[in-house]
This record gives sequence, structure tokens and C-alpha cells, in this order.
Amino acid sequence: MITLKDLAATLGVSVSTVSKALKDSPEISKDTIARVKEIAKELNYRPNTLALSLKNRKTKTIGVIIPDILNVFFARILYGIEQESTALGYNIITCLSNESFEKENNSLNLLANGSVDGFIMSVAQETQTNGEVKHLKDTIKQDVPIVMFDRVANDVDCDKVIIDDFNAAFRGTEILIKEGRKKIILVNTLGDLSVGKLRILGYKKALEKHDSYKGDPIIIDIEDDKAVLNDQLENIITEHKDMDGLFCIDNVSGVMSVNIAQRLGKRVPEELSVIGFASDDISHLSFPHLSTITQHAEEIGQQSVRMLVARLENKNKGIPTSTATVDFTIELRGSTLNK
Amino acid sequence: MITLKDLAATLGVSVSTVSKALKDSPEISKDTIARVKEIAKELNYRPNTLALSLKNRKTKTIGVIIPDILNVFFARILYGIEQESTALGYNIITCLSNESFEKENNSLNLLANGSVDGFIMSVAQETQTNGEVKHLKDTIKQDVPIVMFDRVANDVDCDKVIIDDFNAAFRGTEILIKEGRKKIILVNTLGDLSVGKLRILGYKKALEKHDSYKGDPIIIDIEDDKAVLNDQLENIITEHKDMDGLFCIDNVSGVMSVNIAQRLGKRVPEELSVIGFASDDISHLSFPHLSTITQHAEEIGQQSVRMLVARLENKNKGIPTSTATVDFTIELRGSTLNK
DNA sequence: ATCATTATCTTTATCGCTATAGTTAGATTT
DNA sequence: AAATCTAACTATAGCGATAAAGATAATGAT
Repeated sequence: MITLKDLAATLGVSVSTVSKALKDSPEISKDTIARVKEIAKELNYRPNTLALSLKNRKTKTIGVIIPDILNVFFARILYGIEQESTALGYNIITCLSNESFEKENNSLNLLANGSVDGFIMSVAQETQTNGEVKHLKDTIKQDVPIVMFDRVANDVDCDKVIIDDFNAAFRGTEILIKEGRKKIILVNTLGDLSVGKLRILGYKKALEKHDSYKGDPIIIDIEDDKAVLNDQLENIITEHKDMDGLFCIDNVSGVMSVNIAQRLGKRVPEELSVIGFASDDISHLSFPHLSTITQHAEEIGQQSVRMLVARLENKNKGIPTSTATVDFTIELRGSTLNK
Repeated sequence: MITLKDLAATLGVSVSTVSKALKDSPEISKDTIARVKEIAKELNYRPNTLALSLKNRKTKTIGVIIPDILNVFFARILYGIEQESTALGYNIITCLSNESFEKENNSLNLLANGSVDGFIMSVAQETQTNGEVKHLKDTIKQDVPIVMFDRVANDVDCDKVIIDDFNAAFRGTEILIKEGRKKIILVNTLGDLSVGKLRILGYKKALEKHDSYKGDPIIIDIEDDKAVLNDQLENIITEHKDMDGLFCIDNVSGVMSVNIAQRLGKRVPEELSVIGFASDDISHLSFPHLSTITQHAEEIGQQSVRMLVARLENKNKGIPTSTATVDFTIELRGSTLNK
């Protein structure tokens, strides 16, 4: 690696002259500036980012903690984060918590010592289930800001970016109601994640609000394990012969359900209308294609970066934290009637 | 942030005493060591990684460049990389080249100045198409090692981790031949990527080798754009009425093909046997489930880390570079006969 | 001719940490 | 009692870069 010192030595001037010349300082003659720049280019000099970070006390680096990179929703968000970070001149250090509190905590501790300027994260399932927040609050207290997306800890005071999950589920359920469906079941694969709870609330609220719907809410919890998901869904479809509306609140079970129903001779959408959540393109893998509530994952990522950078670059001002809501869209394809 | 200086001030000793005490130096009395550690814990002292990296001239950080994080194959590899890195005490800085040469080049330049100890990367499509290698060679020349996985640049001398794509495709094709299929078509969505070429070669070789197979190889190039993929596959299935074997060399078109064929009344696997490549779980989204050549993506990631770290921690010795091949497995499900 | 002013550099200190080279007071040796 | 040793620290330099404060010679002012 080539340093300022090396350049200074080859040119026979002092290190600070080189440093200033490279920044076009008026203290240095145009002649020297030209010579310095030439040599710098020739030797392919690149300033050492580490040294600069140490000096400036900021790294232009964002720590990103993703609970599950194999979940396309999160992969897309990471994609958005990377795009916007690059655009704003920041790097990202990516950590995968793998839904574990311990890994999340480690990552936070490891990086919150000057390695990153701030964090963008979605809370691990374990963290959320156990209600752990101390590690998050501690980090913020040490003056390292956090932006949370999607899965947020309500009792931590920081910037947040979310989908209006309640409203999304409400609107999705309404579509089934307006088709005149009489028995609409919600399949929950999200355990007790905050977003799952909100979606269930939206579903319930929609059923309540519409007098035309007579039944009670039916919520079936199943395991989100791809090996058994198929069987579980098949059971539900077989057991509830009179079910005519199915609302899946994750990414894959909707696609699977459509395929299973068709195979079992239950025609979609005539006899069963299915709607799912989506953040990727697998809705094309069922026939008919799955109608979905589509989350704009990239936008969530981008928005998170914007909020964090805004806070970093106005640190002193101490603006109060805020929560941004990113839009969703409803895309009706073939698995519902109102195409 | 709390520094050694802060600790020294509170204790009324010198900075170097604190530093030594924290490392249990024999020069420092047990008494002082105890006092220092106590205060350090109390004030939640964490050594500044940046300063350490600067001092030690190594960062314990790996730069990872991924061409497309929305491709589950790469997401899984990243997962493997992250796991193994963490296990070996390294952090990762993730960059997404988005298949662009320029972004790949930028990332390399940005980080190859002391920010990372080495790189793990898969070459962007654009880079591979244009045959760009200078940026890769330059990086290595600057003494920053690179490990390439999956898509590798053959004329760059560095450690590599690959799947035996040739052999995988050869074996996959053989399965169809041994079922007695008469017209086996290969669908290529990978353009002119190196791995695609190898898979096509393997397919051709298998057809050649088996005298029982009479036809010529048929390779159909289609675009890898999810919006039109469906239609393109439907066209192929409609036009080639006598096709009884289909070999898909990417992740999704196999699943789609099975679903389309069934819908069009072409029974799978009786009339059409389908086999695909896979690195994720979407093979469950077709009925019957897709038989696949399964790449062990996590293992590719882990192996890459191991090779890079081995090189980093033996830098002086200058071991010659090597290429590791990661196993694949063939998983026969319902879309082929020999289940 | 003397002093002030520029132009153009160089020195020094600092970011946080560690390794190397001092320093000091008390204990041990002869 | 003078010389040597040792335990337990402190001071210094350096990783790479920069900003603030000095330095030097040439120019201009009076």
C-alpha cells in the first residue's frame, strides 16, 4: 500500500505538503500541486480510509443487521439499502443475526465502537419474542443512532420505517369480503412477530366492519418450515371444505395453497379465492398467479438509509425521532375474482 | 466513546499502563490490573477497532462482492460466507455489483486501500461478457488477495471455489437419457455466463456419450426476465410437442415448466421429464415437485472464507493458488421417473 | 535600509492503540 | 556504603492522514 509518506519521499517534500497539494490547497504552488498529483496518479495512491476515519471520528459506514437473508423480503431490502448507501457515499457492513438475539447483540457491540456511524436493522425474532431492548437502548445511548425497519421495537426511541401492515391486511381481507366470500380463513406462519400481529388485527377489523360478513375470524397458526408447510396447508384445505377465502400473510404459503387447491380439485378462484403477501416474484409460480399485497421492499431499504444519513449529518441538532410508512400496493392476479 | 485515555485519567495512571493491564502484562501488578479491569468494565470500554486495524495493518474484515443478492443462490452463499467469517473472527463488508463492471471496479478500488484484508467475489456478468480482468489483477498485485466463487475469471491467478458444473449437467442429462427420453431439450437462461457454458457442454457430452440417444442437442436460449419467462417456456412446450425431456439450467424455469406442462395437459413425468438446477426451496412450488441438481451454496461460501483466511494468515509463505470444487447432489423428486 | 507582507513550504500535535525504550524507588549483593 | 538488580510503572514513537502553528525567503512598503 502506498502512503503520503511514500509520495513525500519520492518528491522530496514534506508529508503535509503532499496532503495539501492533493486537496488543491492555496498554500501550495500550482507547480507543486501538479507534480504531486502526477506522482500520486502514477503510483496509484489511494488515501487510507481507516486513517481518515480515525482522524475524522466518522467512518461513512453503516452497520446493517438482517435477521434472515434467505427471506427474499429482507434480501430486497438489503438491495435497497446498498443502492441508497452507495448513492449517498456510505459503505455497509452486513451482519446476519439469523433470528438470534445473541448474534444481534454481538454485532451491535462489535461495531458500536467507532467501526460504523450508525445501524439499520430489523429486530431478530428471538429478540422480539423475549422483548429484549436493553442492547438497543444502550447502543443509542452511546450516541450510535439506529434505524429500525419492518420489525421494530416499539419501546425503543429511534427512527423507524414500516409498512402499514394493519391497513394492508385490512384492505386485503376486504377484497375477499367484497367478493361475497362466506368463510375467510387467515393462515399465520409468522408466529408472534409484530408484523404478524398487526396483519391479524387488520383481518379481524375488516371482518368486523363489514356487516355482510357473518362468520367469526378463523386464524390458523402453522409452522414456517418448508418441509412440512405443504402438508399443513393441504390439511387445512381438506378439513375446511366450506372455506371460500384464504388469506396468507407470508410470502410462500399463498403460492403453495393455490397449487394444492387446484390439484385437489378445488377451483381457484371460483370456489376458493386466495390472497397473499409478497415481496418477490414467486407469485408467478402458481396457476392461476397469486394475487398479492406487495411490499415495496427496496423502498423500505432506501428510506431507512435516508433517515439514518439525515440524522448522522445533523447529529448535533437532535431532531426528534420519527416513523416513516412505506406504501404497499395490491396486485390482483388470477387467484381472486376481481381481476 | 470511551478510550484508554479516559480510563487512564479516571485511574490516575498512564495510558500504556492501562493498555498493558488489559492484556495481563507481567509488567503490571496484579493489583493495578484488577483496578483497571474493574473500571473498564464499569465504563463499558471497548477497544476502537479502527485504531487497532491502523496499528496492526490488518482489519480482520473481508470485502464481499455479490453480483445479485436477489438470486437465492448468491444469497445462500452470502449466508455461508457470513457464518464462516464470524466463526473465524472476521467481519464482512458487503458490496452488490448488480452485475455491473463499474460497480465491481469501484468496490474493489474503494476497499483495497487498507479497509479490508482480502476479497471474496463472484464476477459480474458484464465483467465476464467483456472479459475485463485488469481491475482484478491490479488488486491482487497490490497484495490484497481475492477468492472467486462460482463465476470465475480463468486468466486471473487466484484461489477459486466452484461447482463442477460440467459434471453436474452431465449427470443430470444422463438421468433423462436413462429414462429412455428421445428428445431432450436444454433451456438456457444464463446468457454467456461461464457456468452456463459449462453446463451446456456437460449436456452435449452426455448426449454424445450415450449411443442409445439418437437426437442432436437442442439448446434454446431465452431471456431471464420473470415477466416473459412464463410465455417463453409455454411457447417451447407448445412448439416442441415431441419433447419428452427438459433440462433447465437455472433456478426457476424448471418449476415454471412443470406447472405449465401440467396445465397444458402434458403429464409430468410420464410424458415429459423435467430436471432443474436449484439452490433454494422453490422446487416445492411445482406439482409434482421438481427434481434438481442441488448446489451446496452455503458450502461454497464457507469454503471461500476458509481459503481466503488461510492465505491471509500465511501471507509471507506465498503458497500457490488452488481451485476447490464443492460437491453437488442430485435430488430426484416427482418431475422425473426414477424417483 | 528597515519592517511588514506574502508565498510556499515544514513542524507539531492529534485520532486510539501498542510496542519499545526509558525511569524510579526499593531490595539485594558484595 | 557503593554498585547491581528488579518490580512497576511512564514516556516516546509510529500506524496514515490532517489541521494548526511555525519557519524561511522573497517581495513590497516606508
